[in-house]
Amino acid sequence: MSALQNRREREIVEMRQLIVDAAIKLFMDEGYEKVSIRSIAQRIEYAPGTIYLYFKDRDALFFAMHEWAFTKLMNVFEANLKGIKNPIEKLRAMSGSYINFAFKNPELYDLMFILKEPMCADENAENWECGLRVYRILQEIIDESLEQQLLKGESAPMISFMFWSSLHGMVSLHLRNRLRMYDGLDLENLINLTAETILAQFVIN
Amino acid sequence: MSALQNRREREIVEMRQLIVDAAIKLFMDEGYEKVSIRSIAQRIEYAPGTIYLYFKDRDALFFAMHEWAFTKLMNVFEANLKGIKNPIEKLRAMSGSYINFAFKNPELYDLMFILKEPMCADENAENWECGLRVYRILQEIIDESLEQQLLKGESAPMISFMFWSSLHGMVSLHLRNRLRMYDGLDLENLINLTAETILAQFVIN
DNA sequence: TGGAAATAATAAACACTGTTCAGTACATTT
DNA sequence: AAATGTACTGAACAGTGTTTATTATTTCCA
Repeated sequence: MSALQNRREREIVEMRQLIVDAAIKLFMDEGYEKVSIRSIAQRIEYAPGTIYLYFKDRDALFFAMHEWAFTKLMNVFEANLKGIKNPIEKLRAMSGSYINFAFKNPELYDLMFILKEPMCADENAENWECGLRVYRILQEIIDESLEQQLLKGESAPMISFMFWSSLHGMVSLHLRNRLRMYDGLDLENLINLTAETILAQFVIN
Repeated sequence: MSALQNRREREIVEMRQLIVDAAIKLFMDEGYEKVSIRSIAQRIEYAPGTIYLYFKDRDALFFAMHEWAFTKLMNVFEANLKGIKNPIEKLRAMSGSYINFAFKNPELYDLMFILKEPMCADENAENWECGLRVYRILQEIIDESLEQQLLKGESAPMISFMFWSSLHGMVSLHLRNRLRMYDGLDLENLINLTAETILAQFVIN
């Protein structure tokens, strides 16, 4: 490979990152509706067509944004789980981090778990490594808990699914404004308490 | 009120229903993306602008569609809970119906619990009676269960929240294609089993 | 019953959207 | 210096939600 090809390859990565960064900034600052190819292009001072030289379509760009968001959640987990030995405590820390992340970054949560766009990028039908990496952390903690007989149940995949789905259910109903019957309550607190209530039923004392 | 005003009032209701029916048919047959003001207008053979004489905007129309979907779910519940006396059995029947409804009518589920549009219709900020009605059924069953000491816990609202969120979490992750790690599995079955696993932990034998 | 007032419906326009593609202008190579 | 290759552009296409002046119809009242 020539030096030029090498440099060009770097430039492509940089350009893709420039686009993704601009899109995420727009997304977090102004919201989903304001993220258009034209608004992104304007922000990075390129013509709209240029974006299509680096991403197949809008969905592929959203997939890249969604990958970026996953690494951010990953960092939060790593920071908050560091040093915790007891797997049940790890589970608690993970729940709290997950819920807090969703409340602090509702748009990113949307991108990762609710929006259709990222999962329509067919070029990435296989490449869902980012989501799997986060999932694997959860499953390993559940595995550990089962091995040490700290948790009821047998199937680690099912228990992982259960905990994750519960958290996602509560968070996403809130983000989509479907919890009006709990208006006036501190929802982040309610969600944390409810998560703890579920966990408590599965913990072996 | 004059006879004309009376008739006109009926006509408005009928026209609104005509629009909502066309929109839902389009939505269920061709999917979310194909539901545009113009495509609805074409289906009912009116000009696009006419729709705005009956709905403030697109979101208000989606709210009406979302109300229609709720009455449909309501009917399913009434049919499937009829005759069941034991509140725990009622809970089981409700879970199964909810999950089955979501798998049979993914678009309607989207409308009711995932899409942003219906909850942006500010004219209906108060009017969320349809959602509340379904929620009340769940809460009454939980109340009953607690009174008869068939279920652990104290707070009926929290337990209702927990069960509902768990179901929604599992269903919506599936509908949004976020469960690729469970590819190959029968997801409706997995969700039913998981729901049963959660319930089992809270039932007092 | 005929003319005036009211109003339901329309078509066109506005400002957007994602996406494509012929053409330009610049960088690299020979 | 001329020829090649290509990153980028910007206009165009087909669509979107929404508004509004105009038309066509219906209702009302003299």
